[in-house]
Amino acid sequence: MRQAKPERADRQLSLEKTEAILEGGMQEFLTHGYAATSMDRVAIAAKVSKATVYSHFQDKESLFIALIRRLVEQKFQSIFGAADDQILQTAPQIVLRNFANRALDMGINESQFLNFMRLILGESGRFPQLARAFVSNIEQNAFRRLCYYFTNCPQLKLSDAEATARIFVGAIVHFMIVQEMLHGKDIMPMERDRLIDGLIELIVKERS
Amino acid sequence: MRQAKPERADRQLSLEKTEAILEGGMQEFLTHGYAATSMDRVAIAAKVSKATVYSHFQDKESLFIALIRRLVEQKFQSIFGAADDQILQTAPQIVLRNFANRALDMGINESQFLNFMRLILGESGRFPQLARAFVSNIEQNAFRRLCYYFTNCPQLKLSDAEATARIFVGAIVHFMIVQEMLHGKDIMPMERDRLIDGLIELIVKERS
DNA sequence: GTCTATAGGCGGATAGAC
DNA sequence: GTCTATCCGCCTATAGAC
Repeated sequence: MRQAKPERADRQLSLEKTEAILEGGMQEFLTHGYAATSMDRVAIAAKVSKATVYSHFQDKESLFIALIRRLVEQKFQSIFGAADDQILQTAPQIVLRNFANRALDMGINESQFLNFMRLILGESGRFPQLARAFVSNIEQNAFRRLCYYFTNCPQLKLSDAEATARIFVGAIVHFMIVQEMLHGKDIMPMERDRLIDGLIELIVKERS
Repeated sequence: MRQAKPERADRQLSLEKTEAILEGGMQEFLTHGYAATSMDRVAIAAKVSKATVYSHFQDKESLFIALIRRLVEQKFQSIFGAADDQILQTAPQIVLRNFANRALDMGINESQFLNFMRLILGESGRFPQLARAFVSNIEQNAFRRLCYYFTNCPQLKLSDAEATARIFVGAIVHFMIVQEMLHGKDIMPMERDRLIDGLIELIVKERS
């Protein structure tokens, strides 16, 4: 007798196989997208038989959802760096530059992260719940961190910390999207430091 | 005797049919993505037979590329509004607010534009040439317009007009992506005017 | 629990009639 | 030029052996 929605069945299935399937599925889905990924290739990548895949996951969609949720909640959750208690004692220019550089490094060095964002964006129409999970766990994470900083940093007297945080995150993420994901660096090149300097100059400025 | 790459063959094919195929293909590809779209459904949407589709376009990939190029170069090229000769005589607050509102209206009202961006972003790994076409014709368009404005507007003394233009466009487009494409407005709601006011305040400010 | 083998359908692409 | 009919491979999912 099975549960209505057995992501793993109630009888014991090998956790190693479950792990291998999630790992193999991740490779395939991140590389080829949802529709173009076949369960045959997932099974091969996971080094199990296709029937084993279907004994661990109800169907292709369930596997995809489980896998993306894991990436959202674990693997890519900490993109924007860990909290730093010393943060309010550091010059805003340094704090903001570090924040921007950590985010941009992620997009450039972890090539899987670009594919991950591509997948979330591309499937956000058919899998809105995964898009929302991405927003809750990743975008909102960065946003809250910056909001906290902008609200509590004494030197910055911003009239709207939340709007400023959106602008900062948006400028950074959009730069990554255009330059890296959409291959815009060949067409409209710009040093990342110019963007970051521009942002810092707009935000950290003597008020009249 | 046919050309090596006959997007349309050298003998006369009905232009009405070509148009119908492009239109039907657009509906299908924008709704379901590249891999999940079948040529059967394209033919049905275009109200022609599948063989006719293949007489006008070499294969699925050729149809997709022709179709996206057309959207990039025609349908969605003028998102960021037409040029305005009076622009330098208008207060920057008004100019920038209009620019931002036009872009955000496009993402909200023209529901096909969101699907179009989803498709470009999602397929930017497998079709980098289409991603570059998007950047050249749409992103760069908005960027240049703003660069021109920031460079020539007398009231704004920006130390780096290009970086500022990137920040402005990035904040707007990223807001649209998170709120609308990724359904973030349910999770982290924010009035668009707060974002726009924040941007204007950062950019149009008395310098010390 | 995991495998091999297979069912059953839909996919892209084409042959040949008109 | 456009159609109907069809080829054939790959797809998701499952049955049944071990």
